[in-house]
Amino acid sequence: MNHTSVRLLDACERLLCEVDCVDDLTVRRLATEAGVAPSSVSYHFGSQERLIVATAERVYRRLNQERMNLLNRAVQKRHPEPPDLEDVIVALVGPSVRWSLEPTSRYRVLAHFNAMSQRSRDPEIYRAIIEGVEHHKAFMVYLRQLAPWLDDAAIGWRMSCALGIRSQVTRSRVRNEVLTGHAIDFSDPEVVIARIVEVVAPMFRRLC
Amino acid sequence: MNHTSVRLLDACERLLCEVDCVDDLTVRRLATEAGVAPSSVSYHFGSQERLIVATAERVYRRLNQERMNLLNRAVQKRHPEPPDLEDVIVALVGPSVRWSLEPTSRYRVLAHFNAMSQRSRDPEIYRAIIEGVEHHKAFMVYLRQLAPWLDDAAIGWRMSCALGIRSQVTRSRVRNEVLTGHAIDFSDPEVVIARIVEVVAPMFRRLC
DNA sequence: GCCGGAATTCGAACGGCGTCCGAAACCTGT
DNA sequence: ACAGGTTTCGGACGCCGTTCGAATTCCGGC
Repeated sequence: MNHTSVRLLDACERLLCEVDCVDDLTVRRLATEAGVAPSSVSYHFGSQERLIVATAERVYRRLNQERMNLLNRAVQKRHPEPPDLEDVIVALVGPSVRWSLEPTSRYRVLAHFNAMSQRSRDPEIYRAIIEGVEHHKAFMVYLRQLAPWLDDAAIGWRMSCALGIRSQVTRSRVRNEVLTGHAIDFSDPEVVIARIVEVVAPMFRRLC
Repeated sequence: MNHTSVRLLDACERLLCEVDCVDDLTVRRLATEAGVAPSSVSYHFGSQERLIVATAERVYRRLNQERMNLLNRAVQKRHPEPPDLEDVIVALVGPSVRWSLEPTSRYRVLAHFNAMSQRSRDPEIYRAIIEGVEHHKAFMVYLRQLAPWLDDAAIGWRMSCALGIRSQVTRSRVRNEVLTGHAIDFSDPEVVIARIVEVVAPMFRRLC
């Protein structure tokens, strides 16, 4: 990978964390930060948008790595028994929640990426990442063990629900605070994660 | 309200449903569609962004009206007993789900609005709508009756979760289809609503 | 060690964007 | 009929992402 490409990726990652609005990330500002010419963005990545996607992809890899580490640790803890349901849910939603509340994390890159993917002229650019659910399959294996009375569709649906709830806390913090009358501390990741487990875990428990 | 303002709101609502990306809605195209000068947008609304917000506000009023109608009907059905939990959940999430899957609805206006609110230079413009939860209070009254063992924070938190799940199906349909192995028909609103009720209703039922 | 073609870098230029601004047109109360 | 405020208009401005041709750098084969 080219020297200039790396400089651009690094500059893009840094700037995406600084700006409030992705429109404030102009190709000229990017070029200045990276110490290269503005046209280098188009030359190396095709467009500014693709550079941002490539940047987000790099960050996603780290986030998913953290998820997999937590999942593997949960599995080893109980092996050869199935892992604890709570640990699996924490591995799935925990990293996003913690990163989103950690000011020095690179989560803002992913937040901007998500916002962009929803209003792009060319959604194809985002498909690979948005629809990339390979590493979710690892979670499905264990969730199926834990709730064998659910079929695959029901497991996948409940995972979608868990991710939707996760998105709700990472995206709409103020709104959640208003709805709960400020009685829940949404700035504390462990509180939020515990609350998510509280509603998600029963989805995988047998009805009675 | 001014003649030109109304023409702009109508044109904006129409165009927002047509375009795939909100950047395709230019002030010049808007002006042409409305039959007025481009500068009218700034004159009457302050900026193009504020015009879109005003347009979305109008559509939101209709959506929330539909929600309230469904809620009132559910309440009258059982009055003076509390309404059915399922009916309350359907009133809360049903209209969004149905609109998002109905091609001739104005839901795309709200989809674009949500995408914009997440990447704006000036989030203040959106606060009134995003944080406007007054009509949610009406739902809380009945949910509290149905689950008196939950405190207000727990009720609000579960409503947030329900709305998060709702957003997941209106925003990430393809992703959900992949996660569930295409075994759930996410194009049928009644199927989706039933699935949401299936996971949300237990949140308000007593543990056992 | 150098030479020629490919890869890279650069700055200028282009078309399109949202907004601003001064002049014209249009109302409306006297 | 006219004066004053409101509305409408089109042109101008600054900024945007991208394109393009020229200049520079790189590198394998002689």
